[in-house]
Amino acid sequence: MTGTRMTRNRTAGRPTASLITAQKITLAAQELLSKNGDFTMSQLAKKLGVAPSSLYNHVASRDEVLAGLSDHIAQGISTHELQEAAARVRASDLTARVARNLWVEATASWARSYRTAFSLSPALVTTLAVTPVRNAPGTLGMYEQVTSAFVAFGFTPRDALLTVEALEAFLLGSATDVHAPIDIFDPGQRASSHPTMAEGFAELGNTPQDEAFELGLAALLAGLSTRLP
Amino acid sequence: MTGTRMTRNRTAGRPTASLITAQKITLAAQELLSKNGDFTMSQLAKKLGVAPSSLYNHVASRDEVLAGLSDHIAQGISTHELQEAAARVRASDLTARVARNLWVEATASWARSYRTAFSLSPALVTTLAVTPVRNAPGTLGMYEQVTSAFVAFGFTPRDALLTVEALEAFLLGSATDVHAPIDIFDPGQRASSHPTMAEGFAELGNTPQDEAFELGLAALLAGLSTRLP
DNA sequence: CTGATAAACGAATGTCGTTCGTTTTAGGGT
DNA sequence: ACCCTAAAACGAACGACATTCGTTTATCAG
Repeated sequence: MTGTRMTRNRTAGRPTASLITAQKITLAAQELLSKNGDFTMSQLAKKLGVAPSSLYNHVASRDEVLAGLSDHIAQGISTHELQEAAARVRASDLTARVARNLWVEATASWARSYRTAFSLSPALVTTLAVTPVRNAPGTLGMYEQVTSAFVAFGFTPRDALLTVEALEAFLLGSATDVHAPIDIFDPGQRASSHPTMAEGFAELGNTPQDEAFELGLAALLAGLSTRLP
Repeated sequence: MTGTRMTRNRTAGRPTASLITAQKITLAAQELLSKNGDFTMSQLAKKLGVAPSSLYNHVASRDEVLAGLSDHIAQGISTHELQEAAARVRASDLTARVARNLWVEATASWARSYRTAFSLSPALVTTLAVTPVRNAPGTLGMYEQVTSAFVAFGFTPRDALLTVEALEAFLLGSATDVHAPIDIFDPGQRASSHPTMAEGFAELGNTPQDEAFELGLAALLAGLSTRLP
């Protein structure tokens, strides 16, 4: 099979420099997900210029790719405003009312960043919701920043965690909602037997998901903020 | 190919009475999902005593089975309390404060039923979130009952629909949360570098998801109820 | 009585995630 | 400087799985 010595093209055996890393896999998966809404191990390998089986030298499974990406994305969620706000609360002596407003604004900013980040794919949402934080350092770090900011505002650590969990449910649901078609509530031919739905749908604009998100977020934060001192 | 006439055991050709229906398939899928958390077309066929290919005479695809089940489950969500409450509001002349409390209680009851129903499987959650209601008569009917009750309380149809959408995001997220392990927030070895998470987790009980759900639900409903007259 | 259609079956297909055996090279220990 | 282990690539193969196809048999409309 060998024949004469020729310029070895591109096959077989360990390469001089490693071609891929777990991180490159994560990033490639992110691109595929944002472009196609899904990915296969073959597509991943192709994008990286590698055989599918080679991926398994760096990750254990497709699920692990998903978990890694989930963690990467959680890490990228902006907690800036929350940290700044926490610093202000620790430093100055704000009135309860002002502090509450500050908490609502800063938390809303974090929440919007969270929803946008995870609206990449529904599969990602499920993964995040179910993966223990001890296997996801980026996620854990993000949570630590958020809960410690909440504690600065006067929550106990326990309440901070429960508050985050409640917010998270809303945010993950909202992130999933983003993938629904705009006319998901259109009753179609059944309009006449569902008059309230028909009328309500007719009066929705072109960004019902965004509007419902802002509505729910404001309500949720207002309600949660009453537990602050 | 025939050989002698014998007692035909159980093979080939149209049966005297149809063995399965779309409904039977839906119910079998529900059982598998609640028992195993998942199902395959083969498992479905086996449970129904039928060949996998026979399923396709009644449903177009696995996704359609999921959509049908989602609709079946949505249909089963209890709207009793909401309808009774709406009737009371229409009949008597309650004060705004009492009406608001009534709305909160009735809506909370519906919300709990909703969350419980869809905690059957995360895949079901995604399906519901993304399937247009015009293909899901049971879901549409449930929404009509809820929105028309909301309208009785003084919401405009548009606000009723946006309110339902906001609630739904929270409920679907909460339903997904149910599948998370209890110790999902345990920082493990990383506890020392994440003190707030560590302390918060240590003080959680054995039903953090339920507690976070009730916390978020109360906050959300309190916030949303301020939009009532 | 006779098509046409519904409903079952088994066999086959294509995709996908994953495993295995092989090959080549990098890098640490003597 | 030389091994020898382990890392990292490859292609081939496997087992699931959803789905399609051709065939067979029974029902039902005309």
